[in-house]
Amino acid sequence: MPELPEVETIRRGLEKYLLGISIADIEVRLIKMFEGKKEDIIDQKIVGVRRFGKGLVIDFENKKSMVAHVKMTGQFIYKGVQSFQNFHPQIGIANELPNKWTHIIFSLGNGDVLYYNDIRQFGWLKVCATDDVHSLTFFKNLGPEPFRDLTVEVFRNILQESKRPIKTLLMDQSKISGVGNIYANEALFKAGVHPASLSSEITNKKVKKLHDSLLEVLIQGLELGGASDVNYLNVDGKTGGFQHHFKVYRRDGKECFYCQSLIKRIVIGGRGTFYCPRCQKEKAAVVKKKK
DNA sequence: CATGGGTCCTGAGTGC
DNA sequence: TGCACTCAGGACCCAT
Repeated sequence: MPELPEVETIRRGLEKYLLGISIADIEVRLIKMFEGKKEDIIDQKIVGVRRFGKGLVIDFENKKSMVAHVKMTGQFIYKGVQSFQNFHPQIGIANELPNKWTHIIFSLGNGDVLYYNDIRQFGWLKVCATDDVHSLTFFKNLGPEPFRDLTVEVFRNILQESKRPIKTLLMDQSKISGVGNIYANEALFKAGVHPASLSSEITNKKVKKLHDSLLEVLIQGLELGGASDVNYLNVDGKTGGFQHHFKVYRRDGKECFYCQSLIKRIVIGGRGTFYCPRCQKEKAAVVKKKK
C-alpha cells in the first residue's frame, strides 16, 4: 500500500515526466474518481509536483492544481510514445495499458500518455485552486511530516497526549503524516515496541528509539523505491524493493529473523498488526487486544 | 473534542 | 472445474 516512501517515489516519477509540459486532454472513464473541472488544467503548463503525507499535488501555471490520493491500489503509469524506456520486461505494463482498471487517461501535450489505474477504486483525483489545496479535508488535517517537522520532541509530545495504542497513533494522519500499516509495523519491530503499548506510557528511551526506527524504515523504503506489497508500481511501471526486507509485516507464522520466535498477527484499530512476541515484549501498559 | 464502527470496492483465499 | 462466501484496507462520515 502506498505510504510515504511509495508516494514520494511516485511524486519523483511524475516530476521527472510532467514538469514543464501540459495536459492536452483528460478522459474520465469512472466519473466518481474525478472531481472538479478538467478544463481548468487542460493546456496549462505543469510547474510543480508536491507531496503532503500520502497526498499528491500537481500544480499548474494558472494557479490551479490537481490533487490525488492513490489509497491502496492506485497507480500513475507513464507511457512514452516515442520510446519504451519505461517498459518493464517482466510486467510489460506500459504496453498493456489501458486495461480494465484504467479509470483516467491523461493525453499529454508532448504526445505521451499518463494512466491512472485503480483496482479497488478507493483513490481520488480532484481539481481545485492551488490556494485551496490546504482547505481540502485530507490536506488540512495532516500532522507533521516525518522528514521535515517530526523532531523527537514533537514526537514525544504527540505520544504523551494519547492513551491509544501506539500502532494506531503512528497510522493516524492527523498526528503524523505519511505512515501506514507497513512502516508502522516495521518501525515498531525495529524499536522493540509492542504495537498495543499505550502511547503515553512508552518510556523516554523507547520513544527516542521508535522515532529513530520510524525514520530509518521510511528512508530504507524510499531508497528501495517503496514496497510493492500488492499493487504498487512506480510511474515507470516498476515494482519497489522494500517488500523483500519486511521483518514482520505479513510474516505471521514465520520465524523472527533475530530470535526465531513465530511472528504473530493481531488486530489493532481494525487493522492487521504483525509483531514478534519476544523482540516486542508485552508490557503492563498494553491496551486490551481485540479478537 | 476524541474515539470507534461502518462504508466504499474487488481480487485472493477458503470450503465444499 | 466452479460457485458462494469472507476478508483486507485508507480515509471519510456519522454516532457516541
